[in-house]
Amino acid sequence: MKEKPSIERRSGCPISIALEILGDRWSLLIVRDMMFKGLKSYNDFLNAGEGIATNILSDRLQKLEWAGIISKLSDPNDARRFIYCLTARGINLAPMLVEMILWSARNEQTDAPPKVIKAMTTDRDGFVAKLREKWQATKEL
Amino acid sequence: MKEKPSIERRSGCPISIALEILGDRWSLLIVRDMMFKGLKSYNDFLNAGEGIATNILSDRLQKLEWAGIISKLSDPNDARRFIYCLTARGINLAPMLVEMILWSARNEQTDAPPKVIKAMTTDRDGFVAKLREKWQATKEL
DNA sequence: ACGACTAACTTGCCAAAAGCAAGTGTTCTG
DNA sequence: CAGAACACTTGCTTTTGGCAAGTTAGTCGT
Repeated sequence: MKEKPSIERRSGCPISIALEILGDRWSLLIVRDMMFKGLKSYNDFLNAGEGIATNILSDRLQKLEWAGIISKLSDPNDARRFIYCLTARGINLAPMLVEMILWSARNEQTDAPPKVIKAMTTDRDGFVAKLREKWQATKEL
Repeated sequence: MKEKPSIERRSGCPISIALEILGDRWSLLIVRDMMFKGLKSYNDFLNAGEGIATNILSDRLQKLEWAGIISKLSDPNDARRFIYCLTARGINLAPMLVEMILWSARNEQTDAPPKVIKAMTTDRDGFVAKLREKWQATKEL
């Protein structure tokens, strides 16, 4: 899988389109790892806890790159490594992820710290703004 | 597939949990059809445009029911039919779906009406409140 | 400069899920 | 009562996912 295949969409519905890009059990976990945990490299994602398989990780990173959600550049300090970063499109997913977290925290038993949930609930926009600032900061290294 | 299997979670992360319930290409489309289009029956969903296969639809409806996102009751006017409704948990997905729509509309080419996008952007909470009201209204029939 | 090691992948093989067409049982309609 | 509608199942093929092992390029220690 070297060339980006042009994808045919089943409909123009925005939800359908988002699901075609992100609708699987792994893609958004990678985005989460980058957005909330600041992870940046292949092995970081591999060891992030949920146990993604190495071929699936490879596949999802490539698809996320094709979708313009992440970018890949080689580490200037170690030519073996690549650094994966969220693009503007990627960080734009923050409000959606925050709503996803809030839904889960309200409706399921999660291990999300109540403090964080409260911060998200009482000042959602501020929380998203902070994520954006953090992203801006680490982007400029 | 008659009995609800107890699911083992890969982690307690709220995003991971949400993805285990809703992370596929179809489940949220069904929720969308109910929330935005007011669809209620099996054939409605089958003919909703994206072309879900009948066995997949059956499977997803059952899983959404198990997850407490929708409820299923038989139509008093026609014993062949069932009426599928969003539960409180289901309608709580509204903010997430709205953010998903906004992300897609900003980042991809969709056929979402600009008017609706603008309404969602300028008064997101009001938009969600209206969806909730609509849900309350149709629930009491 | 050589061997061990690490990072990021591939490949191969088997299992699970998706997709399609056809069939089933119950209920309604004429 | 015949035929159609509705909500599914079943069977089969194709696609995707998951695990282990292998590969290639680059680095580190001595």
